[in-house]
Amino acid sequence: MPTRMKDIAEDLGVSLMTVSKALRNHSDVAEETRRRVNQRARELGYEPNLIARSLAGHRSFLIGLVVPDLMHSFFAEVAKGIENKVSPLGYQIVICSSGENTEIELREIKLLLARKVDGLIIASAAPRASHSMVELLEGRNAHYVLIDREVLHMKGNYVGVKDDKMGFLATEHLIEQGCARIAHLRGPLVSTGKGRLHGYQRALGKHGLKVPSAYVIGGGYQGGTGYSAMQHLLQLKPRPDGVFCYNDPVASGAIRAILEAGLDIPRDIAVVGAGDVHYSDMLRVPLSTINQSSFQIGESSAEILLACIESKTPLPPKRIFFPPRLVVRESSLRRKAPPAR
Amino acid sequence: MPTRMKDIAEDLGVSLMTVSKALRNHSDVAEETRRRVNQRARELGYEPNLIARSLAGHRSFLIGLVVPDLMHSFFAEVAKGIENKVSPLGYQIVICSSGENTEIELREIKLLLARKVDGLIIASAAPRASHSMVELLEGRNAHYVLIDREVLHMKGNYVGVKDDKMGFLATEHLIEQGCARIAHLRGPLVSTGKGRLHGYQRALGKHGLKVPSAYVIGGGYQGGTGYSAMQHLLQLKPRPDGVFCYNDPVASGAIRAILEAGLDIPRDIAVVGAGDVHYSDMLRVPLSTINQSSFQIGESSAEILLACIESKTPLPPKRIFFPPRLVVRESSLRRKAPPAR
DNA sequence: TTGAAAGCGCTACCAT
DNA sequence: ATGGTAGCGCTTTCAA
Repeated sequence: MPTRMKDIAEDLGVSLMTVSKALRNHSDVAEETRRRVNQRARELGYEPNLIARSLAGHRSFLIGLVVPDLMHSFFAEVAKGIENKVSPLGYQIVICSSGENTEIELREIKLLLARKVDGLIIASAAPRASHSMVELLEGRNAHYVLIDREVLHMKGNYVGVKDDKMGFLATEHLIEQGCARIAHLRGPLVSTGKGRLHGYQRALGKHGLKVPSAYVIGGGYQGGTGYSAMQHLLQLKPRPDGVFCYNDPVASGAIRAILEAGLDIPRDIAVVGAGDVHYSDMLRVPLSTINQSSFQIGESSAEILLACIESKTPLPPKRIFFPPRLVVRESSLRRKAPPAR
Repeated sequence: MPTRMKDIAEDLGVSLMTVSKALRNHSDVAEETRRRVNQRARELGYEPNLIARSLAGHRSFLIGLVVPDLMHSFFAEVAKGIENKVSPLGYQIVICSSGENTEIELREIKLLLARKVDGLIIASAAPRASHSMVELLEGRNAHYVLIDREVLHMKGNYVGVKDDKMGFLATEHLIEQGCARIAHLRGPLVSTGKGRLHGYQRALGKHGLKVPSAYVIGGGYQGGTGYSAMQHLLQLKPRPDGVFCYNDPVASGAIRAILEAGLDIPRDIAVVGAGDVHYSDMLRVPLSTINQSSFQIGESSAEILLACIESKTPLPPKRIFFPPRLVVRESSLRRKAPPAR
């Protein structure tokens, strides 16, 4: 059995309380006593039982992170950003993936709450706040930050990017590169998917471009769906000469479909992704994309959450938007303008 | 304040114990009582406090996962495999990254242990078992499974692949493709790095090939180090005509360096990676690599860990090796043999 | 500066 | 079938 405070106390002939205070560098305890306690603790290999401490102290030093998919590099980068901020303060991260399933998501959040995590960071699969979602988070006034995907009717903290602007930047870039028939492989109907689609439409509108409604298809967020959706697009007449993809994995699926059809990127079809995941410049065709500061989203959401946790009084909700940045690479470079670097 | 068992008990005029048993579907409690308790619990929005349960029940339903780098897709895939197995049983995962730093690794493991996680899955940054590492894990007889990287002098559970064989397969494949001057961008000096290096040397030996010692360089595990190490290799005379890389990220860095030098892959230099991460067939040059069943490593390690946790008596350590599989793609295909699919 | 008392919310064990 | 007692290992509150 591991050493407990009680053991140290008895061993030293002092009270349990003195040990507790000494170990936590509490103010009122004699220097000499503290030294003795610490030394004996070390000798006995004492490690505090964090479960007991959590129960008594109402603090678990645990942050819950809920993402749709562990394997998507975007969320891995976010997770790294979070860890960077919270780990030095002694927090650890409980990670859960929902698989884009709102029921699982709810179940995981509920479990996290039952564990008394000190706060939650959530990239939600839900397009709008469900009754149960609000009840869960607001009802027990949990500290939480939504990231990446906004949830309609939830007005807590949020950190992400303006998805509308991402879509707009990407699409306008394609237009500037001389594309006239621009398709969109859209994502799921969450804020990110809807926002990027809207930005795409807005850019087309601004430049007076019309496209057939069949030019907007998809609904997935992984390479496989990008591949099959692009195959559909390739059947259309006239064929698109540019495509803006929901995210980089979808774009890489699209690239594969295009190349397999024997077409050239960007000459026949220019491609722009979204997310700027770490390997996107190493793809078959180096991918133009919109950077969305994934790492910073992680860091920033963690900072906000920590502030909420530390604060005695409830803090007003923050909404932070990082500016999306166009990153031009080969997949969209039709005009020989100097590439933005 | 959230509802407690006590509240339900008082409300219903039964004892706390009856509530506790009823809620956990304990055998001896009247059907009628169970129904009443459950209903009232639902009405009051009761959720068990898992911290209290953990403290009293000596089970946290938490698994600790320690990896060198969250962002490496290999570990993301492993994590997904683990989650798949443990999540249906009510476990959640506390994830930590060590950044390839043994001190941080030790600190995180210590913290995990203090949290009383039910078990640990560790891809260690340590080449050999340090005194403190063994003391930590064995001393408190924690349940743990080492994955991917073996640790010398630790004879607990292990799940991974034969790294020697990975290196051998990759290198022999390059030889069969007609490469005569095969270099190796090696990884860090942990079991995986050393094993793959050894397999590389063994293949060269078997086929009577000699290479300059300068042909083996590197030491990193990320794209950046692959890039710069490859640039060095390109200066050598004679230049290598094949290169086996520690992992896929390193390989993708190498590919970039080779292409930037104006050379052709695989004609001038053939490249083989290791790991078969999910995007490796979408790289600049589709990457030949060695599949190491990352997802299955996750699943298998989780199964072993769960068995240890559930078992009353200590189980004998298991050592599981998945067979490495050569995956041939463009980056190494010089001879027109039909690609292995 | 030190310590005793009273919990945190739950479960194991043993009695009824 | 039901409930009382005794913790789990720690912290907070207050008294000495």
